Amino acid sequence: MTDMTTTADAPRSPGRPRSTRVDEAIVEATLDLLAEGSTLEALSIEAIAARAGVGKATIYRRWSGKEALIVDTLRTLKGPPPVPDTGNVRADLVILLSAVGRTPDARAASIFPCMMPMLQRDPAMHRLYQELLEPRRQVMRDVLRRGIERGELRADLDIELTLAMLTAPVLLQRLLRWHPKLDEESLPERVIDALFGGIAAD
Amino acid sequence: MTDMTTTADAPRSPGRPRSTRVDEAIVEATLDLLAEGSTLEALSIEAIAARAGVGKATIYRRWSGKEALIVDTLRTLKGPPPVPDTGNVRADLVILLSAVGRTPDARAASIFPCMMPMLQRDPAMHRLYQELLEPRRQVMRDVLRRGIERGELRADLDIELTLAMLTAPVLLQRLLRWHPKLDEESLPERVIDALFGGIAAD
Amino acid sequence: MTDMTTTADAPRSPGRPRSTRVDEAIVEATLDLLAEGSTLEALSIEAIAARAGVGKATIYRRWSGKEALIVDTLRTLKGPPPVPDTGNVRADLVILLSAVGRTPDARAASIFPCMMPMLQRDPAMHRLYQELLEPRRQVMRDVLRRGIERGELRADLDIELTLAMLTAPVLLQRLLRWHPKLDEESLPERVIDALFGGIAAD
Amino acid sequence: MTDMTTTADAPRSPGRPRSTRVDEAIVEATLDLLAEGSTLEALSIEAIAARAGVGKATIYRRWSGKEALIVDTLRTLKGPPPVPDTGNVRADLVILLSAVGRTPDARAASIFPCMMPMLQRDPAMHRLYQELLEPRRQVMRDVLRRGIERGELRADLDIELTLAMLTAPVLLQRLLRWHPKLDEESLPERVIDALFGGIAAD
DNA sequence: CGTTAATCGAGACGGTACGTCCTGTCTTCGG
DNA sequence: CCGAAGACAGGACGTACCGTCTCGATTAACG
Repeated sequence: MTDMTTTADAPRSPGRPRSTRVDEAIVEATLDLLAEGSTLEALSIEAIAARAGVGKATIYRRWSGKEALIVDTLRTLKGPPPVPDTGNVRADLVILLSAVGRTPDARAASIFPCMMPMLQRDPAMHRLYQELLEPRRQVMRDVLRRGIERGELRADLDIELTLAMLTAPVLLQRLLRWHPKLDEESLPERVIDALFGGIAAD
Repeated sequence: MTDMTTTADAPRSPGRPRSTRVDEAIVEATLDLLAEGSTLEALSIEAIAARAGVGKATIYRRWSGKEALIVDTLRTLKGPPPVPDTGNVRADLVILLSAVGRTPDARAASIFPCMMPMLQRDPAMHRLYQELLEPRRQVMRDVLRRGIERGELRADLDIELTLAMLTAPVLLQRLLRWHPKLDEESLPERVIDALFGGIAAD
Repeated sequence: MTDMTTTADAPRSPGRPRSTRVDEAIVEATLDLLAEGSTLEALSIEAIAARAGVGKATIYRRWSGKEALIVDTLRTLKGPPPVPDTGNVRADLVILLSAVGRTPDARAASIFPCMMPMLQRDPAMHRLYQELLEPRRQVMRDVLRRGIERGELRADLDIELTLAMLTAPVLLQRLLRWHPKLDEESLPERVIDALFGGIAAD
Repeated sequence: MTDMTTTADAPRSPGRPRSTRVDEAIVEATLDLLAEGSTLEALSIEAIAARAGVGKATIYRRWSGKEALIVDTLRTLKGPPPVPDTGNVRADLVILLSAVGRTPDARAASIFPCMMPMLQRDPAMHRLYQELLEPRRQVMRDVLRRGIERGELRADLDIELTLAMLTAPVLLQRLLRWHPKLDEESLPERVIDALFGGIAAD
């Protein structure tokens, strides 16, 4: 939750505490409805409340609106990123790229595209989304850095650019079947090889 | 327009013909509102009608709904793709990539992200979008093919993969400022060089 | 094309005209619900809309809120006041007082008390209510005046005071069964006689 | 209060006793809000609780709802009725009628109209209200009876009818400014004289 | 003197209704 | 037949209260 009272020192706010079961019920209901094929437009707070067996006010008490709820739902779903360290850059990257645009809970797959319109408009949303991505980027940076240290990659490799070039095609393909002729499954390996065919040292 | 009666050969239906000025006014109003920062959710038919000085029914007579109107607006804006032939692959690709995610009318920039949710859900929308992209992809394929013929690129180059790897990072960066540390302007050149540093023939 | 030739003889506003059937349905639904025993508090716009088979907006388009709707409903029910002229003051007054606090439609009986809280607070409501009463008061003034002219009543009779003294006990008794020991039916005659026993000219 | 633990004989229930300060604070808050112009509809338990600095449950522990609270508040305010005995009917009645529709605490003036809707619907409420009025009626009956004994009034005077005819106009005028042309202040005397001009013996 | 039990403020909870806004359809009139 | 205007049924919005329910913290009298 965005502003839950988690600070241990706090003397505990007065009044009845918020129910964590309710939190879960709301997020579950949201995912269910998304999975049933609603657009973000069609996904109504009213429907979520009904499905979760919860009053609307209980939702608005926790989130400022549909957008915030979606982002938080996503954060809940995105567990910690995989942290591969096979000793081989290629293998590590394959693992990471295979996780791009995916969540443990399959119902959440369709959330990403729904977020894009709001990412563009709402700076706060954009910040939240970056927060969500940053840990994953950091893992990939570490993998690349280790590759450089081991001499598998050029020392002058532009890490940020590499991140973008590896991730972007896989993500777009997964989310939108962007390029009709590309096979989604084999894409990570092919992207890596295409790029590293030229970047790999010696 | 989806079903405009402009073709001269048609037997010409009786009654007052549809005004093309109205068509333009509606598209213009749509773009204005998008430019003013509305989400697709917030962008209402009612607002478009009011802004265009047009009755709601006049819009529904032309398009089936918000989505159809958006797609058509986009089609109107996307002029023909640039067809560069400088004799040099790199120069040609820089021109093409610079046009990725861009339209003659700057107001339309924010339409792409708005479309993504519907691309994912609505197969018809997806097909329309692919139609829109295909001509641009074809141009890029031709550029690459010429590069191969001229010996600038390897003969065994995977053209479709290359398309995706060049286009995806630029598009995501333009639409969503996906990667905070990448400069949007220089990105096309850097993407090309990173990829071709390894792909270019000897 | 955009501007219409204004101020023609036609008072007719543009667009689809409001349906009178809808007006009736709303008033009917309101009366039904009141008759079913709802307090004004409990009488919800939402329930009225549902009962009338009408959208809430359709109600708000016509009335500013519950209060205005109630007053208008009342106005609809209160037909024109009886205009008795039997040639005898007492007989005329009995007729008028028998109509006090009553409506052609029995369902409306409970509206009066519901209005009192708002009459006191809202000046606009108060004005509306006085408008509603004024025609009835005028009729009674005329009756009294004719009584004076015919010599049945003193020439120095305070007409306004007489109005109040005749009407108030009957109204309160009808609406609230104010005085448990008074018979509602015979009250008009007794009130008149009590007052006129002292006021009638010798 | 409906069930306060103030009676000394009671076996005294265990646990913390209810605070009388809280009772007062709640009634005070209620009067304040009524005085500030809230309708009974608008007068919310939540607002009363907030104003009184009290939890909502603390109110519901004492009263079953808004209505019960209002009635109890009224009972608190209505002190004992004046018991005049000047030796003159007219003077006694002027004193009594001047007190009609009035309370020691001016803020309570607006409660009467608020009660009317519930008087009509809820028999229990109606009974409570009659209990509240009865002592005042009894005082007026005594006054009238003494007037008859002293020969100031006819022996065959209908006491109940006289009560109603004197009280009703003054009450309606005070609560609702029923009759716009009547002066509220002089009304008691004029009502008495109009009625007694005809009723007084010889 | 600590236990016990009902109190207190606070505020979360499932609901209902509010009054607004938009959707997609429909009438009306005038061009 | 087109087009502007706008009414219509329906449904979601986000807010405000309802009456009930936890919470931790008081606050007596009883043991």
